[in-house]
Amino acid sequence: MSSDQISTKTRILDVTWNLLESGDKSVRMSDIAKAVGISRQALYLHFPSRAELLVATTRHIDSVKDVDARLARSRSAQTGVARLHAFIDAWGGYIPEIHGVSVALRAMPDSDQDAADAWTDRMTAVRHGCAAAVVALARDGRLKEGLTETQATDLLWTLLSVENWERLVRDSGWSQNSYQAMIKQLSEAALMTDG
Amino acid sequence: MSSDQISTKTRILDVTWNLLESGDKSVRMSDIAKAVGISRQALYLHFPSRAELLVATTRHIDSVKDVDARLARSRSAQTGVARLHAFIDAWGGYIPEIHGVSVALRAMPDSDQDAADAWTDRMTAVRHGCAAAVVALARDGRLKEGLTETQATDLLWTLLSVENWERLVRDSGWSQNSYQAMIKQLSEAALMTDG
DNA sequence: TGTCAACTTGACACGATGTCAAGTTATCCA
DNA sequence: TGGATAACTTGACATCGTGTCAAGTTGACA
Repeated sequence: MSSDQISTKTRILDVTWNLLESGDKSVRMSDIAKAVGISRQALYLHFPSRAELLVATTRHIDSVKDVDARLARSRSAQTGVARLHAFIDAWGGYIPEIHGVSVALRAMPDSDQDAADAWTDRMTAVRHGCAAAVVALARDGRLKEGLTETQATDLLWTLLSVENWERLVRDSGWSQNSYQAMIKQLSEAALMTDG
Repeated sequence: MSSDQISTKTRILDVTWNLLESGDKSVRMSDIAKAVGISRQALYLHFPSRAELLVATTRHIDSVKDVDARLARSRSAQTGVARLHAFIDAWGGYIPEIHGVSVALRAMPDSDQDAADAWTDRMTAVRHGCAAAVVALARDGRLKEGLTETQATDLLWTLLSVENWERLVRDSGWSQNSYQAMIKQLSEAALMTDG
C-alpha cells in the first residue's frame, strides 16, 4: 500500500469513473481492469462485484465533487423560492457529473439488488431535497392551492429526474443553463401561486 | 396451421404481452415458452431473437388496442389546445398499455441494435405527435413568446415520457386521471401564453 | 404412401460475471 | 537473514441466458 502515490482502490474508482463518463461502451469488468493495468481478478480483491464497484464509484464522485457543499447552499436559503432555485441548481447541476454512473447503475440486470438499492437510495435522497423545498414554499404560503405537499413533491421530483435531463440536454441538445432555467420556470408554474 | 383456433404465433404474442405486463419477472425466453406450452426452441422458429419478439409484441398491442384510432382523434381536433389535450389523452392513456413491453425493450443490453431502434422509433413517433400539437398551438398564436417550436416540442416530449408516467403513476401512486390532468396543466403552463 | 410443416429433444458455443487454487513479488519486521 | 504477509498474477472453471445446430416425431393433406 502506501507507496504508489495513490492507492490501487482509488485508481480503480477514477478509471471506472472515466470509462463510464466517456460513454460509448458497455464497460465490462475486464475493460476496467485493462485500463487500470491490473488483472480482472485483482478487481475482485477490491470490490466484491460490479454492482459494488459502481456504487463505490458514485460515492467517490460525491466526495470528489463535494456534493455536500453543493447541497448546503440550498439548505441555507431564506425564502421558499430561493430554496427551490438553489436545489434545482444543486441537483440539476450535479446530474451531468454522475450521469455515466447513473446509466450503468440503471442498466444493471433487475435481479441485482445492490444496484437497484443504490439507485433507489439516490432517488430517495433527491426526493427529500424536493420535499424540503416544497415545505419551504408552503411555509411562505406560495404553494399552489389544491396541491398537497406530497403531490408537489412528486411533481418536483419527477421534473428533476435524470431521464428528463437526458432528454433535454443529451437528446435534444439543450445547454445546461437553459435546462436549469427551464426546470425552474416549469417548477414555479407547476407548484407556485402566481401571487 | 389453420387448426388450433388461433395461431401459435398469436398465442406467443399474447402470452409475452401478459407476462411482461404482469411485471414481476425478468421474462426469459424459456419463461415464455413454458407459458405458451411449447419448447424454447419452437419460439425461435417464429421469432429470430428476443428483441424481434418484443418488437412484434408492441406491434401486436398496437393493433389490438387500435393505436391508430386513438391518435386519429387528436389529429382531427380543431384548435391547438384541443389538439394538445387530445394528444395527451391519446398517448398518455396509451402508456399503461405498453408499459410492460417498454420496460423490457429498454432493459435490453445496449449492444442490441434491434431493440434500441424499436424504442427510438416509438419515441420518434411520439415526438412527431408533440410537434404537430405545437404547430397547431403556434398557428393559433398561443405559443409562449421566446419559445421556438423545437423547444416547445422538446418540452412536451419530455413531459410525456414513459419515465415520467412511471414516476407519477407507478412510483408515486397517482391515478391515471390525475396524471393526465397534471400533464395537461403542466404542458399549458410550459408552452402557452396566458391569454 | 409419402411429403411437408410444426414441433420436440438434446447438445453446444458464446459472452459476461463471479469463484477457486496455486504461484510470484516486494516489503516489513523480528 | 529469513519468514510472514499483502497485493498481485495466471489459469481453470461454474453459472446463466441467448442463440444455433442436428436429428427425430407427429399429424394432416394429396
